Amino acid sequence: MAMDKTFDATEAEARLYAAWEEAGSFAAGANARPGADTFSIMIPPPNVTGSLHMGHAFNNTLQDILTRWHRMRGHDTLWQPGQDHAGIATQMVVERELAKAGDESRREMGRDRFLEKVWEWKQQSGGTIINQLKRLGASCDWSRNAFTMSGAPAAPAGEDGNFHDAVIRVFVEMYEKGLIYRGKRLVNWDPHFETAISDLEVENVETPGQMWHFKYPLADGRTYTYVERDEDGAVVFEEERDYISIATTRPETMLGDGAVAVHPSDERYAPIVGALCEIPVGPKEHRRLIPIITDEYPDPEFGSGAVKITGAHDFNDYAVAKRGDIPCYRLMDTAARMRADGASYAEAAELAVSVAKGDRTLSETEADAVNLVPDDLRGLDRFEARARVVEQITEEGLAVMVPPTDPRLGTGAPVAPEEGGEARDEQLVPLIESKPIMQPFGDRSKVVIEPMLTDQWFVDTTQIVGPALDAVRDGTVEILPERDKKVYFHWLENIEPWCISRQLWWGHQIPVWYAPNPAGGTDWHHVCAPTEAEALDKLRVLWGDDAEFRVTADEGAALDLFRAYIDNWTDEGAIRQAQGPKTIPVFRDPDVLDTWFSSGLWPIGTLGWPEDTDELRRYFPTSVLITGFDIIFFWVARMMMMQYAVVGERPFDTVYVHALVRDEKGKKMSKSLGNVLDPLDLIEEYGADAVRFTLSAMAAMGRDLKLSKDRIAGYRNFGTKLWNACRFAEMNGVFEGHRTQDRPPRATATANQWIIGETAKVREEVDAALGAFRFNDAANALYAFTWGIVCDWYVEFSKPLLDGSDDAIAAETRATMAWVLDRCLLMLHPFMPFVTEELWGTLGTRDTMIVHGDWPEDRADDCVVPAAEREMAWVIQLIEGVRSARAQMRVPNNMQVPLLVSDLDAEGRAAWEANAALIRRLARIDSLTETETFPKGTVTIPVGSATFGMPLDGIVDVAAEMSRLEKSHAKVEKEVAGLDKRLSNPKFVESAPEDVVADTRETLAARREEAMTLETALARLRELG
RNA sequence: GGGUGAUUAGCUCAGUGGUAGAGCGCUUCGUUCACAUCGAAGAUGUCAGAAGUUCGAAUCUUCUAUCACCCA
Repeated sequence: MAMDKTFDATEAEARLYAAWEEAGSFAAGANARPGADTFSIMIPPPNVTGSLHMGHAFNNTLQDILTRWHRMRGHDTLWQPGQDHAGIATQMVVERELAKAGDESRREMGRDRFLEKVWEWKQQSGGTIINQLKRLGASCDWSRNAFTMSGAPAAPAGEDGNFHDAVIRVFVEMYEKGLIYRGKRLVNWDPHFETAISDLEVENVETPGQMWHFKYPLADGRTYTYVERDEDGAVVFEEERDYISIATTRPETMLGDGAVAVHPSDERYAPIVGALCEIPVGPKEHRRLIPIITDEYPDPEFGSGAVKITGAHDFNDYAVAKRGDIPCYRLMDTAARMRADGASYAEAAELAVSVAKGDRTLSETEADAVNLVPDDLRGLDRFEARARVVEQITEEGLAVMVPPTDPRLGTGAPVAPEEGGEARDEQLVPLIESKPIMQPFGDRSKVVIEPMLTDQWFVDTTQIVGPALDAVRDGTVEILPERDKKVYFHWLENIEPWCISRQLWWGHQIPVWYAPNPAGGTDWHHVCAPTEAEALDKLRVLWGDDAEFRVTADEGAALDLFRAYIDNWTDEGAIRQAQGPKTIPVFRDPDVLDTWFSSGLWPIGTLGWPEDTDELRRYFPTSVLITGFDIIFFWVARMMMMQYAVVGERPFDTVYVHALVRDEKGKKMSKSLGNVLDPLDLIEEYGADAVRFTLSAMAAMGRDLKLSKDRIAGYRNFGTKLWNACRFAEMNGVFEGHRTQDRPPRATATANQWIIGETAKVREEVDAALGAFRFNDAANALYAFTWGIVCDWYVEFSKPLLDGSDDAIAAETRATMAWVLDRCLLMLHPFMPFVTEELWGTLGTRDTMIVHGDWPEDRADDCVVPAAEREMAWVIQLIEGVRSARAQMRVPNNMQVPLLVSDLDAEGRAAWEANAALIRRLARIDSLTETETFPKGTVTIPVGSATFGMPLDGIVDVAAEMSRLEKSHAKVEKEVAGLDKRLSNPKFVESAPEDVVADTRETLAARREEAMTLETALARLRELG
């Protein structure tokens, strides 16, 4: 049956993938030889809400190439797939679905029912990306598909697994080792989702903003002389001031200021350091006073050089506040509205002032309880509050005023009279600079992130960072490319505590239970345990065996229960003496763990830890992690820390960090730009093989790749080329009765010997490239070999051999071609799994599918025949010379021409004789005649020491031939001159390596010979001309 | 502001010290029996600029310019 002219990817891909799955081809250990090395690779788990984008396609193509390559080599291979539960994203998706369906909201239905809905959604839609990865050809062991929420308490049937237990166990163990603690720290707070989020989930975007300048009056009517000096110390400005000037982009946070800071070296403010100043907002009678302090943080060059310090709402300020022991006053609630809780502003302000004056101190909790939002601003949205604050300050005359022509006012400012503007009254306006500011946005919610002081759980990363750093420093773990090590080190060397709690419902609930403290006090006592029963046991130790606990839904319910019989629960005596049944309320921490905390356990969790499974012993530590640069610290570094902290072992040997896929203009693909290329669309249009090959051919280490459809089409054509080479072979009976051969056939024909050697050479090249993660080198080597050598030359060479009269040679050529094409298919399989599998199955008799084919091990040393290599190089040079001359002399394509030759040496003669048939066919030569002298109108073609000539008298244009030869001659002469110059430099001969010198000499000799031939030819033409 | 990287053919990019390559595009020619998703031939470069190290620099060093990304 004749093959089609092209490969029908659409039809074949699903069929072939199904066949692989049916046969269990991707199962862990499939195709492994006894005692083989193991190779394991963990998929970076895509979000369960995710769908395949170009980054996934790239990342997984690379993983699949390595996986298929190792599997074919007979290694015990595992590619472990799975998804992570993506707390915030999934919760968002499900909430949106509920809203769309007109269902109750999350809060209305409550935690348990909402989680049921999430699981329902997961079971219905959570497999999207799996099917998309299959479209790409990913050869994961899907039977082992993992999920970071598997085995969670509410998980429905079919969602069992070890992950929940693993996560909880790690939390408890780390807690018990003192690696996890609860504390109040500044975190990125998403006011829309009302949860802490990680740095990764924050996008800093430059947005047009404004900077207001306000006066903070000095307390008690104090004044000082404000002096500005130029570089030489000369006074350029001097005035008496009763205030300090502050610039801010967020006036609403002034309400929570704890101090004003200036740089210790800033002489302008030296006279007032230590003094108190007034926050110029809030009711006049309760103005708060705050101290002026020094800190290294303020930049004297920026703004006025003085910075207001709002520890509870800014990361830099928080650090200053910590250093200077400045209280942090939280101003907003979880939705970023101005707080409306607690005592009146009058009381709060009074308290704050006594703190500022040093009359009393506040604990963190006490400070947090103080609500310094003036009564009229309470409950307002933060942006509304901003407007009101600005308005109030300006009304009071405490905004810094400037002439309307001040350049800082921006483009809207009128032109000064001296610059051609109209003269006007000396009316001053508030200084409001318009300038771009970097603002943090939630990547999911798109609202402005608020730094917020909240109670959270933290991993004390400084305690576990050591081994993670050492492993990369000493080479136990390799990070490629080299430069990404710097990113890794930089982040880990400056590591911050890791906030692992999230105020979400979808996730692993923190295994901590709270109960009143029998010793009294305002804070709950907490215990950490894997289960509620064990937590209660621990509480029983504290409360006595007879204590009766009741686990309540939340903190509120616990308080209600407790207050029902104890008025003052912070008083130890009251607790101890309580009458009646001692029902102790207990509630579980409502928060869940950061998704990254569970993904941090991915390498061991997917292999069944904490059980001591066979897979864990076989595949851990894993071989390679392939991931994007954007999560080096968020995921790679955390896996390193956690694997060492939990099992004391590296998670992987090598981390290969790949770059970003961009659009053809180099822009990051983003939905808002509309430049997204959907890999599934591309697979539809060009086939998965073309998409994969494009990505691998462009995967130069550490470089972003700009993807264009033209490029993909080019590689689709490559698949067609391969297909048609096989089609040609098939039509010539090459695969009739063919069985896969391990060893190359014994070849006598030079062309056959040559191609066998070339095949072995490319095999070594591909293995070396893949071993070094140089995917582009491997792909390009295979492309150049398959198209440029096999199709362009070998297939052409084979034609006269197959058609010839020598049956033995024809048979040998068929065997060689079958072997070579098999090699192409095998080596291309990791890159283009579908078309190679299809061809493999179509041609010849096979013991296994190519997915389990034996990866070639041919060695160039065994296969290359140097004489054949030289001979074919000579043949190719001759053919190209003739073709080039013909084209330039405009010899009609279908015209057979005679060929003359002089100075043919023995080797050349042998080469001609052995390959006459194919030279004649490919160069369209009808005869070869040896001669001493070329007749008039002969075109000259130098090949080695011989000079070939095409007598084209009457056809040839002498002038054209002259210019053709002159051009070649000039080029050769230029080369000769360069080489000669080099060789005549004694220092070159002394210092360059021997082989380089020898090579140079050889090249020079050859070029000289060629130049002479050309000179002779030119001289002859001149005589005739 | 700090860090990292880039700048090579018209475009997109390879190229870790030995005198520059690929794909696409472009020009010319070609439907004969694998393939027009093809074949043959061809043109195109001060390797961003300057200085240095070296027998020799696209490659190493320094500076400059421009761009990109990450972090503040």
